[in-house]
Amino acid sequence: MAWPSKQKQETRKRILSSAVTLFSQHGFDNVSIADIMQHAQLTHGGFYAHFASKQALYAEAVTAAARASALAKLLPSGQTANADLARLLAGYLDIAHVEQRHSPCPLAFLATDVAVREGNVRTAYTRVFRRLTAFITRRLPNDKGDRRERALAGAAMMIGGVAVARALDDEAMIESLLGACRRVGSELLEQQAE
Amino acid sequence: MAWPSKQKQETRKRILSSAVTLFSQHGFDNVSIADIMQHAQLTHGGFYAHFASKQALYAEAVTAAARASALAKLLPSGQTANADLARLLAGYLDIAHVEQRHSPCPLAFLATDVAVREGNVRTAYTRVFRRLTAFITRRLPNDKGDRRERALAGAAMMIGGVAVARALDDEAMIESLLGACRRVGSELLEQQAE
DNA sequence: GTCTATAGAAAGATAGAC
DNA sequence: GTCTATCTTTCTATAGAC
Repeated sequence: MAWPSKQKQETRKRILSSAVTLFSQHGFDNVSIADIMQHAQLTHGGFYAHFASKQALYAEAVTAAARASALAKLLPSGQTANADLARLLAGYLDIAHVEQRHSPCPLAFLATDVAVREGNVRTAYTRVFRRLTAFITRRLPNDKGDRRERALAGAAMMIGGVAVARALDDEAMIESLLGACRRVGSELLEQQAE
Repeated sequence: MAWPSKQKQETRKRILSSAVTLFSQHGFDNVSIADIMQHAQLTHGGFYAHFASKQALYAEAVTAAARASALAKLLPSGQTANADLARLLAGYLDIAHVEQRHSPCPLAFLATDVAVREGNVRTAYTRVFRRLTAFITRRLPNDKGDRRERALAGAAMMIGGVAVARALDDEAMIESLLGACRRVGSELLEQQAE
């Protein structure tokens, strides 16, 4: 098969990036293909030269969102395990993240939105979640046998904290919730100095 | 103003109950008014005799879902605080809840769905969340000053655990996640015997 | 590969009979 | 108060010019 031109790949990337932003902000069903293409400075007719359907775009958008998210930028860290986890908690459970002032994590922004889809979308979401929990697990001390459990529960707390915060309409309660998850998450995931 | 007949109230309740089930299962945008009315054994034209709009129904559905949910049935407990919290964790972080085999909690099932709405829907969601965290906080020992923090973080873990579980497509990972949240949640919220 | 134009389907909301 | 019928808008997806 012929390989896509560099130009086409760039355009495709722009569409994906717009999709990530808009799906996260408004939800899959409240964003039309015309919206996405307009955001990417194109017209809606050209969409199908890049993706087979809106659903197909969604699956790729979940993966692309994970790659773009702040979490991904943690990966090549060179820091201590504790420092990585501290940065993850602080960056994730941040009001700037909730308000989408930096790249949103699809696990939190699209959780119940993904739950009602089929096939590829769920699979992509599952893969991203697996990657996050693996990232955390590797950084927990393995002298106790429950580190995977703590990683799973800690991830649920982070994701739940951000997802719920986005749904609340009370600014003070949002801050309390994020602060509580940061603090308890730190107890759960970081090794306390003694 | 004239009060609605008993008959009308019953019909209204049926519509609300159908809305709770279908919104939770498929998401707000993937359920039409015709779907809801058909589920309630009515035709779609009659909807507007009961609700001003689909949005208005949504706000009421969030509140109705909270009332119907398993959580609500815990409230008149007569049990010890620890027993209440243990039952809450076990019932909430249960595969039967995730698969909607009993009344779903709107906090978990509608989190990112509510986040993209305006007005009444967010307000209703916030009220339900406040009620859940108050329920938990009251049952934590107040000798430590951080009980509200633990309640908030624990609620986020429960909600996140169920919301994420619903999005995953890997049965084994769903069970691991729920089990991890139950176990860590128990450490966080229940007083351990010593 | 991207554009304009449009086909075809679905859904929210309303009108009017009964 | 609930029904059938319909208006109107919106959206996915396709067709065809360039």
